[in-house]
Amino acid sequence: MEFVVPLTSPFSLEYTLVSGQTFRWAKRGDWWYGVVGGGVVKMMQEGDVLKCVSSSDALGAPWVSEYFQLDVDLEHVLASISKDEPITRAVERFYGLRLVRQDRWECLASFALATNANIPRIVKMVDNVCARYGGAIEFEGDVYRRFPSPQALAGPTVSALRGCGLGYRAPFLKRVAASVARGDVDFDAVSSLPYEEARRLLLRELSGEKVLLGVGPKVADCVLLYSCGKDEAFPIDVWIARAVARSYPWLMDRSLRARLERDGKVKMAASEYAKLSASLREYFGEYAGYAQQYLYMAVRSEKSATIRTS
DNA sequence: TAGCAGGAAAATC
DNA sequence: GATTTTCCTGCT
Repeated sequence: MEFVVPLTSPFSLEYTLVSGQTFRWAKRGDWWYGVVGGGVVKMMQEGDVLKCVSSSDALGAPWVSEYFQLDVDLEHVLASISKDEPITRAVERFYGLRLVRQDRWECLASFALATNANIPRIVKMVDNVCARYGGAIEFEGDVYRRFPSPQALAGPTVSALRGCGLGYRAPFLKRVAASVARGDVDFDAVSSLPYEEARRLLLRELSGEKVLLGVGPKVADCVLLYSCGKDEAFPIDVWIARAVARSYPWLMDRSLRARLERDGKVKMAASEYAKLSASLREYFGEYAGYAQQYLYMAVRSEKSATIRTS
């Protein structure tokens, strides 16, 4: 179906889709193609209008609005996180970037593959998994593959999954898929609980048993932020850690900062991650996750600018 | 709790 | 081309 979505609040499709939240969108020509919501949708932004073509009626304007969180008053959010110069600059530069609300299972599975990988690599792994285990769907004469169900990924052997180029992540994905397929992960509870409890539930700290192998604090924060509506979640990856060390040194423990400067790496103990994450949430407030996303874009673009000029 | 390995592709030299 | 790095977690 073909439709347009009028934009009544600031939105940048481009910034949102290149900000590393999602792995199943690709730009061809002027259009962004996404395999999302059980189908395929392509869209193009023209000023304050989003032109869309989708494979089914289910992928209509209400779906788009929910996925891109178009009802969120972004100006209010951005005003609330603009606490200082560095974040204000990032907000001005990437104005219109929004957090998406993606499928919870897909988000969990995708980020379980994200350890020790960069974004192009993650995209490739996810593509391989979808190509092999995802259902086919036709759109404008091309065949796309949906993200596989938990059952579809719980079934194959670890070595079969390894064939998708997952490496040591293959058993993680299988275990996570099996947990979700069994119904061990109560996504609705995670979504409805406050951040701290939701995080504990996802990490299975309550039962004391690690069910979701491959899901640590960083991945949990990504899932909470990108799919469970926890806007205060602040995933800390290596880039964000560097940005924080430089722009917000007072929020980071001296010892962690020293290690970061010396090694350029962030091997954070769970307790260190928790502490840093808590101070960032306290500093940026209830929309800390938006601050994280804007800072991430800023530090990444800085990096690519350096590459071009050196 | 601290240290370390992990598979493979991208980034960097 | 070789080497280093990579949106980290689990195990010892």
